Amino acid sequence: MNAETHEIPNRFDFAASATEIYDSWLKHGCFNADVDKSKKPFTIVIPPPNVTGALHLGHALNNTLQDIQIRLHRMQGYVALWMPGTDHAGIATQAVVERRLKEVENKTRHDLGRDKLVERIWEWKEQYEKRILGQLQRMGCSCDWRRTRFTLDEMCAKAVRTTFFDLFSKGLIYRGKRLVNWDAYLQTAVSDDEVFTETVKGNFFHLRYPFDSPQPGEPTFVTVATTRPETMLGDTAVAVHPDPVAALDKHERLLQEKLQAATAKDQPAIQSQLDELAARKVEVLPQLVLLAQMARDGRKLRLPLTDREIPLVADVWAKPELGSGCVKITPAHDPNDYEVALRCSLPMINIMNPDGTINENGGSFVGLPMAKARLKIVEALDAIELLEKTEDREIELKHSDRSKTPIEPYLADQWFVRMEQLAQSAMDAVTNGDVKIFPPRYASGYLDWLGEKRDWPVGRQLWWGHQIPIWSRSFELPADAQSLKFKIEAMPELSVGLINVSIEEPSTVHVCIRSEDAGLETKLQSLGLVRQADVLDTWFSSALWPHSTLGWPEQTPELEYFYPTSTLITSRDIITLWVARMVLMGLNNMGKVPFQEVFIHPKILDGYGETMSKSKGNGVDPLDVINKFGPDALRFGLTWLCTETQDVRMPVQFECPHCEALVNQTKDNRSKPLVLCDKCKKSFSTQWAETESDKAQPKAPVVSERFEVARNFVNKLWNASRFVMMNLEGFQPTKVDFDNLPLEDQWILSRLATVTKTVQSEIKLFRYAEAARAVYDFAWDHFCSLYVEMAKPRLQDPVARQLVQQILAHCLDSMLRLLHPIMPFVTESIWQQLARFAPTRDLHSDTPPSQWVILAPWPAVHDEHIRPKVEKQFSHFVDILGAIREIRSRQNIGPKESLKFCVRCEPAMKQLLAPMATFIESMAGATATEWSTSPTAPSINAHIGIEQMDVYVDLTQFIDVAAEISRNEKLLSNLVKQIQGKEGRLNNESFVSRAPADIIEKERQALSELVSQRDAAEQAILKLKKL
RNA sequence: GGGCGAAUAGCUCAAUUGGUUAGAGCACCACGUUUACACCGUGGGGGUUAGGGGUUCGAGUCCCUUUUCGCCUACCA
Repeated sequence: MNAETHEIPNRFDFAASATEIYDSWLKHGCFNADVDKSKKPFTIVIPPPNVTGALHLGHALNNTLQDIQIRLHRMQGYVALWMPGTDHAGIATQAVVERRLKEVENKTRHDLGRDKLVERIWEWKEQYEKRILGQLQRMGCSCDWRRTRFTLDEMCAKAVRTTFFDLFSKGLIYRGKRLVNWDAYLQTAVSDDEVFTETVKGNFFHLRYPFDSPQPGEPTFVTVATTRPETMLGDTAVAVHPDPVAALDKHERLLQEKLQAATAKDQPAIQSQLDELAARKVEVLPQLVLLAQMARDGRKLRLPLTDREIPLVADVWAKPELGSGCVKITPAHDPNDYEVALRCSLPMINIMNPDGTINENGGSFVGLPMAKARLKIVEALDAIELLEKTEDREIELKHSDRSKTPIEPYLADQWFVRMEQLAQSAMDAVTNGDVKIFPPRYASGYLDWLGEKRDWPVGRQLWWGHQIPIWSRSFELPADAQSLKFKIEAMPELSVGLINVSIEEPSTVHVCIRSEDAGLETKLQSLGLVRQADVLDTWFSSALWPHSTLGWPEQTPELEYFYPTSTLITSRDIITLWVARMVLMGLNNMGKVPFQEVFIHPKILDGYGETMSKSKGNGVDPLDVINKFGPDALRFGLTWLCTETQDVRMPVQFECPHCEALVNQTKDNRSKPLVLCDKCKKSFSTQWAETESDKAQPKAPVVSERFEVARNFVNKLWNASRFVMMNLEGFQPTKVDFDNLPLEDQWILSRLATVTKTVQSEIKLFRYAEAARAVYDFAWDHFCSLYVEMAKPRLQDPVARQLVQQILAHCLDSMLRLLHPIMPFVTESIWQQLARFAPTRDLHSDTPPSQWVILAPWPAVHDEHIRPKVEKQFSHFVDILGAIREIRSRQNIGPKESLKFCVRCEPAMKQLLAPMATFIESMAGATATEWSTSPTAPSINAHIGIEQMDVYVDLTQFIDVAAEISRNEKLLSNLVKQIQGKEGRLNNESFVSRAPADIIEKERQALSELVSQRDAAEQAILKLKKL
């Protein structure tokens, strides 16, 4: 044993060494990726985390998977660039900072003003960016930090300006009055993607609108229903279907068809709809026909609570099969009504201020918040008997994802990007395979979303973001706008492509400036042009990420070399928001797709299948896991769980700060400020602790015991390495003759070659869990449990020692490389120590290995080492071992007692396995007395039937007859069951005639093997019963 | 309403194109400190693959259907 190795502790002290290792990598520039045309590039851009807050476990998974690819490819000789950075995350970040401002200082953004608020947000950004990058580094992420970008930094700003200018010049940017999802709390429009729907309890109000001057025989009023009565202040019409007879008939036909196709279970529901329809034809239809005629005659209604006259219009949006068949039209606050207004040339009346109160168009209700106005209006209508009835109803209500407040549909000026061509290009890229999505099923969502080709609203009424680079001026007369346009077109800046101009009908001039230019801006201002206040949607800048981070629009060498990037690894919820937009922007700006492959990884859910989030209290900070289990365990644990087919459930625990017991997190305790430890009965605080007394309790980290497997594996690897190093004294690199190695050496090299092949191919196919499993099984079962155990006696043998040292060192060396991408710290730590004991140890090369495992070449796959025959033979040995151990255990024979056994087998098998007797001795405590075709079995024995062999363990001194009988009986019943199955199959005429020959042959052989084992077991039982 | 996915041991997950007795880890039981590791070793118990049909010589795997759950998506006044 080597004295030096006594210094190696029996645990990997990650807390002490991880930072040191990481810093060395940094210091030696191991993460740096520089253009080198003699090598191939491999590039990943990080999905830039939002600077809204710290990273959670989902980020840890996302970034671990990226780092694995980067480290693997770096070892395989690519110039592996991992581009890091963060996202300014527009609304999300401004909302967080504004909320804090309100909480801490009770101020709004208007109290501070634009510049001051933006300053505050920058402070927040600095703080969280630092924290986020720190988290990534503690996870071991090997990003090229020299290149760290931020979506709001100057390089990105330049890309944004250039892109915006280009789209503007191509006529793909326009401003229009559109309905937007208005977040009255944040006072900004949010995109459809930032909206979620929630079912809330509400009411369904039936209102009566009287006709101005009804003729005899005509109805005096129409009834309309709504869940939002306050919008009536903005009504500009009531609609009825132009041809209710035809519409109802059509509806009936559709229902009939549906009835035909429906299952028996669904039919009654459809039938009752048909019955209702029939009744409606009698009761409501005549009235609707009359109303349609009145609409054509241009009859007017009097809008209650206002003195406005509104028309009854005929439009197909009104469905005769629903409600009263009439519908109120509020174009400025409902997307469908807006369409109706466009079709029928109706005025659009906005009744809301940006802060969500009723504006001057609301008559006596002015100044009231929408919700209050609703109550007042219902009251007022009821008072004049125009409220027909009120029903309770559940309503699907849109909410802003950022402020969690209800959305008000609202008509506003918005900037849009025309998506027709851009979307098509991004669809084509996936359809034609330029971008491949894994797993492939996610491609359909991508294509469906793009297929709608909805124009992209890119303006946000925020202060945090890239301000839209457009200066505008509106005129009364179109002619004035035209003359300003001519003036601008005559400017020299336009002819050299620094500015461009467009007209928004009827009389607004927009000028776009290509890049930051104070002089030019002053010049425009002197022409009366004013800059747009809005900033761009945060996804506008992240859409440029793959090329903007590489220097675009400059034609940098990096851009040329690293673009298109290789792989994008992200989560499924931003396939449309981010992935699709990167593809179309990449195609627009670069003419090439931004990446060749996209891998969508699973989501991490808590033990109840719910998504993790800080606001629920079930979130996990990767640093908590790292502190408890270490960075390698975090990474391996996540990799181990990253299967392709489904999301991962991860039960979460509090770690008691008093006794370190893990206390299950439940739906109940996860929202409490204090939790009692099950074990030590002391209480600890959680993220919710606010009062002084609660905060006085120590806070519990939130972790998951799912990481124990991985932590144990790290320890196993550490100790196996420790064992190898302890036994490397006197190590000399040794040339080996592969074809004449002992069976066990051939076997482990065959396993090693196989696992190397598996790991690299699985990682490249994004089958991370399979890769982790393959290398885990190899290291634990094959290397530790078998090979190392077999090495123990050989190391004592001066003749065998040198060879086994060489194989051990080689296997350890390879294992460290194989595991490095997943577990970088522990492998690097061992690598450094191994160098002291075995400076050169590669079986295939005399040159010393690299100083760092991170820079070591990936192990070559030696196909010639893969020997299925050897692995098969070796499995006989493992079978014998297992069988003897089982008997030992069943017979309750202590480990110190030595057993004897003999084996019946053919000479070839004997030749092969007899040398393994030493190992059976050392690993099962049993000595072979004979290997022959007809051995003399001990008088009292336990028989083990194995393929092509019979093993008889001498039990003369140990027999526990009852135990042995029960072992045999269990074996027998198992065998009988299998034999019945096989016989049944082989006696089945159609199986024999239809199944492939090789399957039948396999079954026959298996059957005869089973039968002979059954006979042996039966005889053994008979014999035992006589004792 | 539409679409996608999932349901396998107490728990978390596997299982190539359909082909022996459905596998791991954790947890559980028994035994055990033996030249690395108790974060360990050896052995064991534990499954009607959600229910019901079908195709097939053969189904966890393919088809139909029911149930439950998750995600995306939609205009029901």
